[in-house]
Amino acid sequence: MTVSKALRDEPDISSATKHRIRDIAKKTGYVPNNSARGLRTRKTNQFGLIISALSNPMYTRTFMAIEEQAHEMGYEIIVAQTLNNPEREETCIRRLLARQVDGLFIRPVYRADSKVAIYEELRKLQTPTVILGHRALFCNSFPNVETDDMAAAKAITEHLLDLGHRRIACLTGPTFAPWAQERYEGFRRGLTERGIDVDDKLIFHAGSTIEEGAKAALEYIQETPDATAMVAANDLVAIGAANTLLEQGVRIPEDLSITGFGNVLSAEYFRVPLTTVRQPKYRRGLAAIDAMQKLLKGEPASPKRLPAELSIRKSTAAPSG
Amino acid sequence: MTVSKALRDEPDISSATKHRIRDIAKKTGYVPNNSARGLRTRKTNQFGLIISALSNPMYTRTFMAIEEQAHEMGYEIIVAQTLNNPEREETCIRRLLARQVDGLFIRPVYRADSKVAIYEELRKLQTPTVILGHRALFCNSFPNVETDDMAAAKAITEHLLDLGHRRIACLTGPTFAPWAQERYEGFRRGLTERGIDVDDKLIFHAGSTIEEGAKAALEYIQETPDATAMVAANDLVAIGAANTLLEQGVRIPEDLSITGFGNVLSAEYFRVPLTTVRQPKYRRGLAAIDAMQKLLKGEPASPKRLPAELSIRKSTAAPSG
DNA sequence: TCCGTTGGCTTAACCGGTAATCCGGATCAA
DNA sequence: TTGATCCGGATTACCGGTTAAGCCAACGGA
Repeated sequence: MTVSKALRDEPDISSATKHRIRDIAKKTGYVPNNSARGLRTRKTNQFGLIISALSNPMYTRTFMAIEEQAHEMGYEIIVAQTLNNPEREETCIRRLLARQVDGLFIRPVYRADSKVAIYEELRKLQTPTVILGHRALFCNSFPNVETDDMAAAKAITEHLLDLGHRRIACLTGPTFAPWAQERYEGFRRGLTERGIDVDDKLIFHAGSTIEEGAKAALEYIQETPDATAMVAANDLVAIGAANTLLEQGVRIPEDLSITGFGNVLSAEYFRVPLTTVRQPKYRRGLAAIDAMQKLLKGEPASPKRLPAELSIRKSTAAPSG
Repeated sequence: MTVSKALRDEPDISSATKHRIRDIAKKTGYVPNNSARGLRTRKTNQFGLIISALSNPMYTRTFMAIEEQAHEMGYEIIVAQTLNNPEREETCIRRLLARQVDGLFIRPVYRADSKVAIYEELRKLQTPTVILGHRALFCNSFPNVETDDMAAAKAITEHLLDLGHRRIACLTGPTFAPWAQERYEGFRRGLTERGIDVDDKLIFHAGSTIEEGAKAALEYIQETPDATAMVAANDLVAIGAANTLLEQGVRIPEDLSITGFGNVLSAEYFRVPLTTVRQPKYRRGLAAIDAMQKLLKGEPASPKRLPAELSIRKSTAAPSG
């Protein structure tokens, strides 16, 4: 009826009636029903956000940026956690699609497959989708927001080389995660460009959590290696490893320099403040919203790669030997 | 039509037809439209969750628990941040109400008022609402989930007294936050029950963030006090304060013992691992969901108070003097 | 044989908005 | 004066499910 138009400020209603209707609406506390509106307009003004876990500090600032911007745009955010489980990821996506979300932000569960059914479906349905993080084969048809992990990993390796380190250990991330691959590749290039070979004995498979970092550190110690520095896949791995090493009597940075990646809150305030890579986490969220707005307008959105910079703190120093 | 009934497994459809319909539904990828369903049934299977900020580590685990349980129940979570701004809190609540959420989890923006319009409205609308944290005057008609901050604060004070501390400083939280009031009261009782008077000169108004903790620590130093221990309103305040104090050359715990509250991730891995109070954050989320389920069934839900326990780490020791 | 009952499925109203159409009266140009 | 246009507002179809009512054939008991 007329009410609807008045409240939506359409041009074919006199301002007198608009005021009258608004007064009444305010008095009675009338709020339009979003289900009905969504049903009719096929727009829900809701975004879906899918991340691995809400407790992952790597993504909270990005999430925060997205929520704030969405709020401005009049959109609401529905969250879902994949817990890094591919099946759960699929059910999450399906459920959000059933909610008719207008767009999806997804931090994918990375795996080796070059095609994943649910992502194919998203592509066919033309659901506006922005990938948070790097694109893998199965999701490279969507725009994304990533940081230049390769360059940053290379820079942090060079930082260690500049300090005089030659034997540098590496705790790698999850095998199939592109960010982990890039960071390893940056590490490798940093070394080889200075004429240093990568020693497989100094490479340890860690993962992305504190626990995995701690486990890798134990393996490292048992090898009784001669490294003077260690590069970790991310801050959490670095924290887990460094914590274990400290408990074992290793002095940081005197005996061993260690670096993280990501600049999580805990890194700055860690037992030995961590040298790490500062990722523009909030800006990553803004860029993601930006891409989403383009998709909603039907325009193409290009992948975005953001630079990251070194944050040198106390966990790195020249080798003492 | 029949499809609807078949998929919902109603009794008056033969199992043969049900199977047939389900097969077709699966093949065509049919998903029922939630807007239409919500419109008809007046149930959206969505919960609203309102917190101060997504970056606040005090609530991520609780949030995680709520999301996981809601997922099991077939509910989705819509998040909104108040950024500790009362007006923004009101608009968030209103927007979620317009979305017809079936229930609301709110970490309130605490203030002195005994009545707040939007909470009165919630009460009148009978919207199932669970308060995350302590209840203030304006929201004491809703069930809530809180920790026994008073007892825990008293216990941590007694821990310091047992170590031999007599002059204990306190960095208090936000004035109107009941959790901060309880923690201060626990601190006070801990002292007075042992016959020690609270010295106002050792009380500093901090807040709840790292920055506020750092600022309070600077004020503390300028007073050139004689305290040998310091109790902070929460972990973030403790981290901010301790970090500043360490920079100023204060040794922890040799010169000053310091305690936090909450057991945030960063507390365990802090420069000097923090003695703190371990709050059952995940269980708090489970309890909140539990209360919500009762409200949805129309049963009354009682407020829940969870115990917390001390986690003694390296930031506290006997005074050296 | 006939009527009442029941199981299995179809039909149509309804939820609360939006979008398109319709309509009466005023305005305006010919 | 008359017909065309336009403006403000009313009317109505429609979105896609759920729900209640309706329908029909088969079956059973009297």
